[in-house]
Amino acid sequence: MANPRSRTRPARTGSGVTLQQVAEHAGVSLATASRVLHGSGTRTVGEELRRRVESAAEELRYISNAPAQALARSTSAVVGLIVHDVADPYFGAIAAGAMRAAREHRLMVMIAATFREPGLELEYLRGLRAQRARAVILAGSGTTDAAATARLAEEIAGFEADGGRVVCIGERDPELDTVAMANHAGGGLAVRGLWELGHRRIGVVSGPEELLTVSQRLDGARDALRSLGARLDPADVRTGDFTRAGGRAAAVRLLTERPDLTGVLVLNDVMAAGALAGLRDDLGLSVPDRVSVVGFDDVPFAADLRPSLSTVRLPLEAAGEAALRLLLDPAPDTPASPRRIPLDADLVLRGSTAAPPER
Amino acid sequence: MANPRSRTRPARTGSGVTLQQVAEHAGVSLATASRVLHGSGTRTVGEELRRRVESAAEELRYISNAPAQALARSTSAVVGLIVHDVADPYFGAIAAGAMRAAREHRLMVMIAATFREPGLELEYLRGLRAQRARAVILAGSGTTDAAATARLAEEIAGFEADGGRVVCIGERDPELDTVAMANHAGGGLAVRGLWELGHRRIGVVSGPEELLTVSQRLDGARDALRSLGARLDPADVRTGDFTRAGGRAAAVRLLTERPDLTGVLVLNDVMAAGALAGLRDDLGLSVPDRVSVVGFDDVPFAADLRPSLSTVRLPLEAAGEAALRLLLDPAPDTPASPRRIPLDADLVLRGSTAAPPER
DNA sequence: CTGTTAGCGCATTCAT
DNA sequence: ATGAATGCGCTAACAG
Repeated sequence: MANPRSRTRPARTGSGVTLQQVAEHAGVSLATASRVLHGSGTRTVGEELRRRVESAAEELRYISNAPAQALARSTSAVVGLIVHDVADPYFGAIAAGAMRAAREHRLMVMIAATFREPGLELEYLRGLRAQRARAVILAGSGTTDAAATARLAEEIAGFEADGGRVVCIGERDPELDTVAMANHAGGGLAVRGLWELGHRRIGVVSGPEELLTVSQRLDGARDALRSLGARLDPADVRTGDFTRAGGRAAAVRLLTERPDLTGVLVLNDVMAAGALAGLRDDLGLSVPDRVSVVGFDDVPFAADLRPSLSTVRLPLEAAGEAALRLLLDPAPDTPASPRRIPLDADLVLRGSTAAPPER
Repeated sequence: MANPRSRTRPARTGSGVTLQQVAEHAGVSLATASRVLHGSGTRTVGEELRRRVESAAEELRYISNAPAQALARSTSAVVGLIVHDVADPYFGAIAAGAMRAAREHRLMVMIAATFREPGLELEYLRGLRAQRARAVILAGSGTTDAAATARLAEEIAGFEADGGRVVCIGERDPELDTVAMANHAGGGLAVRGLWELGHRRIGVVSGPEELLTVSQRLDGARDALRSLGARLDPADVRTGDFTRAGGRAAAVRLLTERPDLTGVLVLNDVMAAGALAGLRDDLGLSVPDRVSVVGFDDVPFAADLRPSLSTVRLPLEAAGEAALRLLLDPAPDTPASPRRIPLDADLVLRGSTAAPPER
């Protein structure tokens, strides 16, 4: 594995060395060198030449030129991953899963963060098209903005027409391959969990209404409540940004204006962390004695909050992996029906939930 | 598969449209089309032609071919970012900062996670070289493994010889441009903070010894103690993985074997979260009444732990931004001295620290 | 099994 | 200001 430091010779650094040079150095043709170094499958090169090429490449410190390869074979080894925010643990987990799978397939991942700026998703998708990414994972939630959605759909169609593959994490467009997160079911699980603990006055701290993820989770909660013979009063729902600060503010408003609530479902864990802080520090309400709180996602730090956060667990890393696998799997030669990988949600009850206070 | 020319009609979708086609559609030469669409600086194209090319591109839904451009101009618009783990909030924050800056410069970010597997860093650096990334940010900590370090240095040298730029986040190699994190100083700040609160028996929950980041932080703590007239007994230090579980196990061992300790410095927040859990759940030791705990990094969830975590704050996002800026800044035509951007650390005292218990 | 040849899509001199 | 001609490094037929 060590390298024979036989320096002081012609060939300088591994710099700008081309396949052509490797071929010459090995005394073979360009084609042969290409076959042994990048040969796809058919290893039809004699033992002797193969060896010569390999050592020549090693000696010259040859490094293949991916852009050139991409140009020649019109397909690259890079996949794109578009998220809202890498610093958000939800996306961090998804990215980790996708990257782990990417590594197995020796793919490079080009990542783009929209920082929740609408329009940036489209821009990055174009950028990824320009890079000739082989596929793209749309990890962020879809939107109810029809115009934006239409433009994005058009861009996606173009990308697919070019042979690019696209998969979404979370329902977004029924036409697209998607790794379906149990958002609706999860919302229901949370509500039922609270209900079973005895809660009858349940409220929701929601995220931006235009996010599909949000509306799915909210609908799940609403439907569950209805099936339980109750209903979700719009006044028992408060909206905030999908951030810690947003969760804190919304939770404080909710409990201030609807003090009879005993159970609160917060639509994601990051917001829940803020909600816990707000209830405790701003309102002095004890969780879970006075109010029970259920989060959503089960990000890594959820169990470390105090009280530890009861939450709806989503298999985030698995989602990332599944998405990447979907990207590579059986070629879509069967453009028949878009594929869909449904992932389950579980309710994890921890310290932030308990029976409602006596009254 | 793909059929060149002899297309019956002007290509339909935005698919496979080439600059050549745009040029023809606009009735100009390839060169002119290139100048208006990708023209770097010199905008020497007549108003009329410019307009024609632009609308042709728009009409045909032209999307430039980055690999082809990279090949032709032998430089790309992608920068690489190598981290240990994207799901770790420390790297998440750095990545967010880098990506924000990348966006400003219209750069695409290719990200790679080594998942702390030694050797993978080298492999990914090669991959990034193959992609002809314009620059690479090495965000993970360096190692004391001399062999690995040497091989990496060689690879870096090759990359730079090819015109690639490299910057490290955290000291690693004095020859390289680096965004210096105040690891040593931070370790000192933490110890002094504890000392000032009255602690005289201070221990450390450390990370893998081979990580430079770890040894720097540890040295900082050790030096501060010494300057305070005390010393860090090796027996007061326990090592664990740079993970929550690692922190928990190490903290439990430390306090079990050294029960007289009243203050503990945990070398990163993720480990600290585990330490807090271990002290509380495994040993039943109250923080901060019985033991004070100080973490390192100040990741987003640090303030949400209970007790909220006192920690050494590092400007993570700023580091990511600084690294990316360093990559682009004044060309290194002055290979004189590698540049170094020092970033400060602050001690943030929260709920996990207090005066030591009376005795 | 190995060498020849013709592009892939675009940036760039070099003329005009 | 604009066009024609070259070549970037590599893959993929297509011969031998």
